[in-house]
Amino acid sequence: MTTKLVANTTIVKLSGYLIIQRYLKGSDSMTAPSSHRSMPNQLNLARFLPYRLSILSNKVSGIIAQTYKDKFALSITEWRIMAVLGEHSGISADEISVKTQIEKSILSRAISKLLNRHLIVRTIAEDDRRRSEIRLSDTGQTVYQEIVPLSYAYEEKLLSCLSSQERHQFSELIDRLAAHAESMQP
Amino acid sequence: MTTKLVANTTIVKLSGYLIIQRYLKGSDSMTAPSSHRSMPNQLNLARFLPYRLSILSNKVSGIIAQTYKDKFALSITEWRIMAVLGEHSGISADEISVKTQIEKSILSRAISKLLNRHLIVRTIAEDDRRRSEIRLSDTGQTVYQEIVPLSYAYEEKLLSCLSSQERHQFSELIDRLAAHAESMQP
DNA sequence: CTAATTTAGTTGTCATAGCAACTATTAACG
DNA sequence: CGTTAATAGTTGCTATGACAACTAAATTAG
Repeated sequence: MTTKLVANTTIVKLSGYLIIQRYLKGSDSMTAPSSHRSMPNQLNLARFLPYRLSILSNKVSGIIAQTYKDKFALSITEWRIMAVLGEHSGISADEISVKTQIEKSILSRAISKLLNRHLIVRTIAEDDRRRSEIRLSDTGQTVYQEIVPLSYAYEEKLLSCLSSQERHQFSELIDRLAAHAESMQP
Repeated sequence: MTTKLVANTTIVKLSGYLIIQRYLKGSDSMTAPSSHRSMPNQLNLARFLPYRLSILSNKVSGIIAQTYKDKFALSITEWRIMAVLGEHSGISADEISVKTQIEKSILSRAISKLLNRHLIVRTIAEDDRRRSEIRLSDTGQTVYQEIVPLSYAYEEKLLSCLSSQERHQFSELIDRLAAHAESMQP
């Protein structure tokens, strides 16, 4: 499948592509993205942006999740649902799905749980009996009101390693990337 | 549980904390982080950084995942394992776990799958018979060599909406935040 | 040199995510 | 109008992730 050419070079044929590979680690290349110092036919995972983004996001979410979980036994998904309900009382499951990007089946089950715990209340919409209108219960409101400052405090602490200008920059770059990634989807 | 004080103010006692809440939406506050325009006792989920980070990361990972999955039936986890093996041939499961942040039980099962598909090869370490030494098989190498340019191309396309300077800025901020988040963990 | 501790990796269990199939209600069309 | 299509939400199935308990090998200590 691979053919040795010279000391440090090999040709690989794959799905119609001919790929010439250099095996000498550290040899630089014209085709490598400038942000990566390694050779183009080897991936530097630790510098691969999607990977780093995922690691950071998991770490950040994980730390908050711990707070929600320890104190209120809420999962991130459950908290997010309550968070949008705190802003938009009386919206439907479908609207929550749009706002939170939570898939509707996951949403449906999470809502069931929150209903069982009486943290939210659900009524059927008058005008369209398929839709439901969901709001925080009194207990839900109270929990919400306690979590909000915790969340802000956490965000604040996390961002404390950035200057005000850097925060804005970071925030803007995230928005731009998110919009661009959105446009790249099938 | 809550006591109405004046028109738009309420006191809530929760877990020993006394919280004075303002219910008028849009009223500003001294304690709200500058990056949020909403009041401090309501959370603007769409502007909450951990949330946006998670959305972005999921979107980005999801798009790549599709490529890996369609063409090679590899999950992100499986691809990450192969990615580190492409860089560090012959390392142990434990070392992979450190490098990829994948939990060892998940790793163990993912490795089993990759072994079944003959994408990787495992031998027992001579000097320590608990450890195993894992490397890409010939097939694995070939798959790896085909995925690497795809991954770079994707990263490049994703980042094409940022200037070179912005990329570096973004990259640096991610590193800083990741390090800081790390230090915040229990 | 044996007993206790640490380390590498596997397996069991449970919760959650993602996808597709399904029900019920409403809207659209001919 | 009555049939068909679209929408809101639920449920089933499977894969994956997190956590703890477990096995086997190696290291440490008495």
